Amino acid sequence: MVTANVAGGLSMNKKTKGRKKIEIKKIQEPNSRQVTFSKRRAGLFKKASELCVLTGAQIAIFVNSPGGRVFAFGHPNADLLADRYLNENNIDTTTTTTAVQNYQPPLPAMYQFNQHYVEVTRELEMEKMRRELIPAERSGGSQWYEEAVDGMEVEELEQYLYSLEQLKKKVVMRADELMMIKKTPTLLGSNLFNQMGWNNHIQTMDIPTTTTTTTVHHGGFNLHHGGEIGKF
Amino acid sequence: MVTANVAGGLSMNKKTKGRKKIEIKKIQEPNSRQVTFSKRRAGLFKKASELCVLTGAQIAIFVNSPGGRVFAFGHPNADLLADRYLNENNIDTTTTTTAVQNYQPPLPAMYQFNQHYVEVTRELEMEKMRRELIPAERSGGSQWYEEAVDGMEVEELEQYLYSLEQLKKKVVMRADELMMIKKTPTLLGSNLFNQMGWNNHIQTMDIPTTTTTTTVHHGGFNLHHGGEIGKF
DNA sequence: TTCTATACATAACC
DNA sequence: GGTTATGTATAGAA
Repeated sequence: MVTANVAGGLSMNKKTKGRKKIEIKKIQEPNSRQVTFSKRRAGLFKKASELCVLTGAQIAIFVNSPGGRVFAFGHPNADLLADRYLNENNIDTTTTTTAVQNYQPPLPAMYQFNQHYVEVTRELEMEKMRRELIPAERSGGSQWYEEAVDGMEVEELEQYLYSLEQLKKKVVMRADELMMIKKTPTLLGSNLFNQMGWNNHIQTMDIPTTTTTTTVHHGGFNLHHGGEIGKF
Repeated sequence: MVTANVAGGLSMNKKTKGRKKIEIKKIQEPNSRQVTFSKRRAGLFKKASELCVLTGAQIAIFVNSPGGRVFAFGHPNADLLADRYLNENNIDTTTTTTAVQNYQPPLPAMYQFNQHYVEVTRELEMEKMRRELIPAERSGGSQWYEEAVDGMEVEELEQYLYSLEQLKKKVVMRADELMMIKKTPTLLGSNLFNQMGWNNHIQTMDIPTTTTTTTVHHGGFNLHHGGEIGKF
């Protein structure tokens, strides 16, 4: 056997052991986890890009890395959306330094995703409870679900109402605030970011086929712009 | 050459020609475009799933198919988010059939994504204009951008203000509506969906490793539930 | 980062 | 939706 591996090593022909099959479970070693994250995130975005181009699909991807950084892919324009949502509080550069204590950065969509998170968590718990409470008929498809929903309906709506009320207050407050001061101070370490668990660092990517990709460093943010507009 | 291909065909050994290299550009033939979309979307979601598990990343993906359907992947809980956002108007099953003409389904986050779309479109146009107006210094990184932003700041903020005002009205209207009637009629063909360009069909997917995936058919929607809760 | 060998995704065909 | 041959992503090492 000319190409046989040396015990514990490699034959002269093979320079590496090549790719090995891995189990899909959390990588414990932090360093290789980070490496895998980087490589696979790039791969994921590439796949998304290809899917967009090949089929004309529109895709938005938001990734929260284990290290706490935020990456976004978007076609046609998630980068701009992310820019808008995550950097609105960065736009100001001129006047008014009214330090707003509970300043709410204008991240409506993402903020709401987070707003609803707590609510949704509760809902998932309810879902699980329902599944356990209703053992049979599951194979029937939607029956168990509709019945359960029917039972929880009022409660859920009330929860939603509450959330909406909270949101309404937030939005109204923010809108009024904006209307009154018209300017907001630059607050990179905004409490909302921390509250959301999103760090002050986002990296967005757009498919490179439509426009030249430009990298913008802006106040600690790292943005890649590119791509053209279509319907989200 | 034992395995040589017959002219225009295949050798006895090879049953297909196998995968061929393709150019990454829009597939013109509608049928194969649809097939490619299905396969690659599945692949994309699988990759995302693996990335989540391997690295503990949190991912949300929204895909708008060329056929107009909406698919969503989420870990830990974008499926539930999508469920909440896209099916809220489906929950009702009991009373009040007050046909609200301009009924607004409770899709705050996605709705806002769309709300901002028009605004963002304008902004991209501005971005492009800026790039053309400021030829040099681009290699300097952020300089051109910050200057440009500085120039557009007031205008942008005003645009944002307008959008926020619109949103505020929408949210307040919706909240009041909910508080008053507490129930809303089931409107699958909701005008907001059309307005958003999202069809009344969403398919969500979660990583299958955490919970058993359950498929739920609910009023024309097709939802897959699974996955556990973490921080979005 | 870059390099290989290999595992995996998938284009073309049923 | 299944099969096969091949293109591509990537694990492990440097």
